[in-house]
Parts: sequence; structure tokens; C-alpha cells
Amino acid sequence: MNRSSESLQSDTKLRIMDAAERLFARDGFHRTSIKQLASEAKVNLAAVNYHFGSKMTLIEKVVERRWRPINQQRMERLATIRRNAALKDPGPLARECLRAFIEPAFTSDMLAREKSCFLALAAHALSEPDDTIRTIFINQFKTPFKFLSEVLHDALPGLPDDELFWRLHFVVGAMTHCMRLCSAVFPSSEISPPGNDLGTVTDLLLDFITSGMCAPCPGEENPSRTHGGR
Amino acid sequence: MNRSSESLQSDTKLRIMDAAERLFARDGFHRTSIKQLASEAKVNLAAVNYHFGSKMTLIEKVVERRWRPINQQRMERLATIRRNAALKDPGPLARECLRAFIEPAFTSDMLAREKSCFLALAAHALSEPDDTIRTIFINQFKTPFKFLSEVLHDALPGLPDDELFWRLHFVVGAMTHCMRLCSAVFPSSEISPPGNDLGTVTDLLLDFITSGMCAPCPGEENPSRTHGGR
DNA sequence: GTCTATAGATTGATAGAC
DNA sequence: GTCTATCAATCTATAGAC
Repeated sequence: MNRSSESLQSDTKLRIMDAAERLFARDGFHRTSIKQLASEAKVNLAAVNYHFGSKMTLIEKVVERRWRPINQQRMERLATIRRNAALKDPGPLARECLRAFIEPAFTSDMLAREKSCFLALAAHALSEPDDTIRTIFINQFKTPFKFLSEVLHDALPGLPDDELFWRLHFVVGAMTHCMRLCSAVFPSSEISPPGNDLGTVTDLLLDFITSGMCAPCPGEENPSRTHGGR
Repeated sequence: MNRSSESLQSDTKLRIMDAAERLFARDGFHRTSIKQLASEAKVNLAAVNYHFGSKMTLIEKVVERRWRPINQQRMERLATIRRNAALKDPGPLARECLRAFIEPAFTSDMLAREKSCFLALAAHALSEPDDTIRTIFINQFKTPFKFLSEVLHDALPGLPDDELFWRLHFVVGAMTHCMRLCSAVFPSSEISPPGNDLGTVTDLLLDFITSGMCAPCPGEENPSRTHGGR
């Protein structure tokens, strides 16, 4: 009766996923043992393998749980932008696209240490040497990234494809490092000093990558793009 | 007689360091075992601990060997730029500073799989969850980074300190991710297709981060900085 | 300095009682 | 579904012969 939104997940399964997310974010995937994980989640050692089959499957489920709503928001916001794109100038339009991609991931929910710490976890996963783990992560990242690439391709018509490719990856790099830093600088969901909270940093990141994205190209004399447009 | 430039290092010690660099770059630090490492270097298992004492010391030595000449070049080039700074406009000056910081690390030597693969190793180390390893790495990175920060502070007088702080970290993020990507895209020292070699990518990276670094600030109406200036 | 052998700890995963 | 007990593999590091 009224199990509310925890839906069908058993309590142990949820506790395992929460603990996993916390420990993976703090220590990385390989340095977190199942023993440690079971202890943190206050479940039996064998429960982890009973519910998830293997450590790798657990990693996959933990990542998927957070990616799904973030990516859904990204796709919706990008689709809206594309529908209304005709009226806009290139610079402000690019900024809107990038904001639609970044903001859904940079919420205080993704930082709260007792809750998710997904920012730290995502940052680790993207630079994980282990192909298996990195691939799990990137596969979930792919669709909205490709969509962003398409919308930006239309928004910045003067930009050659290979330059767009590399610049998008510079965006990913700046964003990822910012995730790592944010999870270290804003360790919990406490209220931060004004002018140094997550929203402000997101704006600074957007200033930076919008300007980088709209930078003039080598062979271009008078770029139609203008950056800024906050 | 005439051992040339290998100087005082014994042959085994060198072979261990070379193999370590290669394997650390490919698989990360924790997933590379000493056994695997000794086999790759064609030395006895016990030789690693005999020559380096512990795995952590080996990591430190491997990293230090590559950082030292890179950082020396960075410091020299930045010092030269600062001496001649008075005559320059902000935009081109910022680009020169960033180039002085980035170029010494992005050479084909740092990519050659049979030789160093330092780009991949550096990218792993900077996002390593293990504090001990990350600290080893960052400590060597600190001095030239601080110097860059000072020179850029003078070059971009309108930019508030905390914005400079975050933008510099976006630069590090973009650079790091670019290192990761370059070591995957240009796997060996073979000649790359024209327009897609390391030098071109470095230029694209410079376009991006220079523009990001010189982006207008929120409260600023007419920024004195101009980007570009290649 | 180089080797073999091994200690001592920890890992992911499973078997089988309840 | 939950527990205890344990397997087989792996790891770093060291002891001691040569």
C-alpha cells in the first residue's frame, strides 16, 4: 500500500545502488570493492551479486539511472530550440544549445553527497582507462551529443565539420573538468557563498565555451557569428 | 665506454620506466600490475621493487621524467613573453601565453606509442580518483600553471580573479580531454593525413581556449580584449 | 644485481543452508 | 531473499639463494 515512487525496486536493491554511486564517485570503480560496497549499503555481501549478477552490471544500472532523466531533458530542450531557431542570431543561439546540454547535468541534485554525487561519477567515467566502463558511459551520452552536434551545425553555418568536431570535444573536456572541480569545491548540498554557487559556475562555463565555439576560423575574414548574448 | 646520453641509469631501470609509461598510459595505474610490467620490460619480477622500492615511487619517477623538460620549456617561454609584453594587445598576448603553456606538451614525442605516450598518461593522471597519484601529478604541474595564471592576469586586466580562476580550469579541462583524444586518434608516430595532425589540432585548441579566455564578462560593456590574433 | 619462491592480503563470484 | 563460508585468482612486496 502506497509505496510511493520507489516503485518496484526492492529496498536492498535501491540501497546498493545509492551506496555504489557514492563510493564509485569517491574512489572510482576499480578501487571500490563489493565488500566495502555491501558494508556501506548495510546489506549482505552476497546481495550485490544476487541482485545485479556482476559488478559491471551494477555500474551500468547506476549510471543509467541518472543519465536517463538528464538526457531526456537535453533532447526536449534541444528539440524546442531547433523548432524556434529561425528567428535567432548565431551567437545567442549557440549559447542556448550549449545551455540546454549542460544545465540538466549541473543541478544541485547531482552534487548532494548524501544523495547522488553524479557529477563526480560522470567525470571519472569519461576518463576511465577501462574500455568496458567508458563505453557503458559513452553509449548513454551519445544520442544527445549527436543531437547537439546537429543543432550546432545548423546554428553555425560557417564552421567546417572537422572544426565543429574538435570544438565540441573541447566543450566536453571543459565541462567534464568543471564537473570534477564542482564536486570537489561544493562538497555537499549546503548553501554556498553567493557568487560562487553552481548556477554562477555554469554561467561562467557557458561564457567560456560559447565564445570558444563561436571563435573565428582560420580562413574566415568576417565571421557572421558573434559570441556573448547572455 | 661511450654510453652516450643514457647517462647513469642502468639499462633495466630504463626499460622498466619505458614499459611502465606505456602500460600506465594504456590501462591506467591501478590496473597495471608489477608482474605485467616486468614481463613487458623483459626484466625479473623482483627488479621493479629492487630499483624503485614501491609501485608509487615508480609512478612518481615516470611522471617526473617527462614533466621536467616540458615544464622547463613552459617557464622559459612564459618568462620571455612577460619580458616583451608591454608592446602587445591583450588578445594576441593571451594566445601567446596559452601557446607557450600548451605546445611543449603537444609534441609528437609525447604521442609515439613505442616511446612515451605521455599525453595519454597525463590525461589519466589528472582525472585519477586516487588522491596520492593525482597529487604526485598536480604537484609537478603547479609551478608553471601558477606562472601562466600570473602572466594572464596581467595580460587581461579587466578579468576578475575568480573568473580567471574558473576559465583557467576550463582551459585545463579542454586541454586534458584533447590529450586523451589525441592519444586515441593519433595512435603512433606515423605521418597523419594533412590537416589532421597534432599541430593542426593544437591550433584549433588554441583558437577555442583563447576565445574562451577573452570572452566578455557579465558586467562589462566594451571589453578591451579582442580574441583571435593568430 | 638477478633470480625463485612465497608470504600475506584482497579481490569478484558462488555454493548451499535457512 | 538472506546469510555464512569459501574458492580460485590476483595483487604488492619481501626473503634468501646465487
